[in-house]
Amino acid sequence: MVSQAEENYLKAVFAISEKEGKSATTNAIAATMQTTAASVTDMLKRLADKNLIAYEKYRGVLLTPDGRRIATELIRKHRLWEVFLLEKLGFAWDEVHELAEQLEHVQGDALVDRLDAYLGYPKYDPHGDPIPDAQGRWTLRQQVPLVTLQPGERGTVTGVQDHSSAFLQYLDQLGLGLGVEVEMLERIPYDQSARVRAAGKTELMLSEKVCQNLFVKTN
Amino acid sequence: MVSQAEENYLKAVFAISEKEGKSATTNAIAATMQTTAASVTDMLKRLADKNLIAYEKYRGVLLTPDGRRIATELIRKHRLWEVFLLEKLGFAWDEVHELAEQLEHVQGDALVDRLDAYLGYPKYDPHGDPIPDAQGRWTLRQQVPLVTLQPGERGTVTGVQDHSSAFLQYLDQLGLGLGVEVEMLERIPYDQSARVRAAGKTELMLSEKVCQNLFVKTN
DNA sequence: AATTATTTTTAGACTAGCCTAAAAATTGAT
DNA sequence: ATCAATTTTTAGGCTAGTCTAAAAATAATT
Ligand SMILES: [Mn+2]
Ligand SMILES: [Mn+2]
Ligand SMILES: [Mn+2]
Ligand SMILES: [Mn+2]
Repeated sequence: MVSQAEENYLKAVFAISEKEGKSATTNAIAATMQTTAASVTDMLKRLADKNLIAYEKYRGVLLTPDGRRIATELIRKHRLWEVFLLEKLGFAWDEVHELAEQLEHVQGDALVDRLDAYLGYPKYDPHGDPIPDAQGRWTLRQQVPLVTLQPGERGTVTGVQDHSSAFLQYLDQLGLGLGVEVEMLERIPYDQSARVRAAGKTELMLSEKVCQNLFVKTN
Repeated sequence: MVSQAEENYLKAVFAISEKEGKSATTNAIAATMQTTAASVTDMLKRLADKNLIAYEKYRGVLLTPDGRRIATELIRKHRLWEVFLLEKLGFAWDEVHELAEQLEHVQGDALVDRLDAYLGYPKYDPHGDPIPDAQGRWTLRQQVPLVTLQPGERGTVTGVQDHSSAFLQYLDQLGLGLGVEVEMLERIPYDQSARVRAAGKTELMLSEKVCQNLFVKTN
């Protein structure tokens, strides 16, 4: 049995370490979980006892195969529920994450698989993040931050780096959602902001911060 | 804040006391929750401190208005999720309860109301139990145990008393689901079993136990 | 290399929720 | 009314998970 708290820690370790294959530090986990380093050390011992992480004092941690499987299933559930909340219940993309944080802990293999089928086996969640399949396989995507596009280059919005409500609502306001075509028109050297054409017509001024947090697939 | 454990206790008190308006005893709650009387007493003190129950030592408990509201919302969520699992995900009526026990604890007013709308504001759950509306109002139904029907009388199956998998699966096997028309043909004095016509054609022999656990609305 | 700064772990304490065993209160039976 | 049976509460202890403060280990600087 794995508790909800344990699941959340595994997810945090996955998010931190799986990016680069490097181990997750106590402080990094504490920051992600919004808790203290002492609480993290406590939990790391428990997770190591259960063989869900490889832990050496002062050396950070990595997931074991079991730990990685649990984290992957949790992410799968989280993102499927996000799709459900958006597609079926009509929530906005900035409202689904908090609810999915709760729904991801509901246990039941049949539930996940039936939900997956009901949603049509989606490969990406409302933020463009990939959804692992029932075997834990990921469908990764070629995407780059908008900031890397040269003037004249075009792309399609495929995801966000920042998942905050503030950012997502601002994108809504700008008319920038997943699937929208964008063309880089000009980079302003003074502040690294960008002039961009969206959906073939609207012309927008985007700050460097926005351009760093928006992923596009180049056409 | 009300924990999941507290919510479950309130639901148990509701189930026991709201039936007759009489107070729920420590032992009755312990039996429902499958725990010890000592644990119940512990929790009753906490719930009384939060003004969710009226508790006098050795005298049993009743819900306060706040407690009743929380219990009602929990039942509403539970039964709406059961409808979702059956109608949308295709689970059988004997599979939905366990999952709903988990889903009922997901917090979010908007979630419940959107789910309700998505399901078309159902008034009854897959077992025929009433679903309170957003204002906590119940749509009660005239129904009696099948055992009370006299030979020649007809009715429509509207619910079950026993929610166990064993009973529900047996009903499936007999072709007795919600909405099926039944006619009492004969009561056997020897063992109180009954000969019943189902859906206008099939003739069934039902034990007294089955007849007590099946609710019908007389036509 | 020695010292300082940072990170991590340990020590000790707290709450929620559960348990068993014993004591107290209530109910039922003579 | 008294005694016995039952129900309920209390007492004490356990685990999971959290915290703060202090100690220990590691990393960075001089
Ligand atoms: Mn999310
Ligand atoms: Mn997401
Ligand atoms: Mn149920
Ligand atoms: Mn039900």
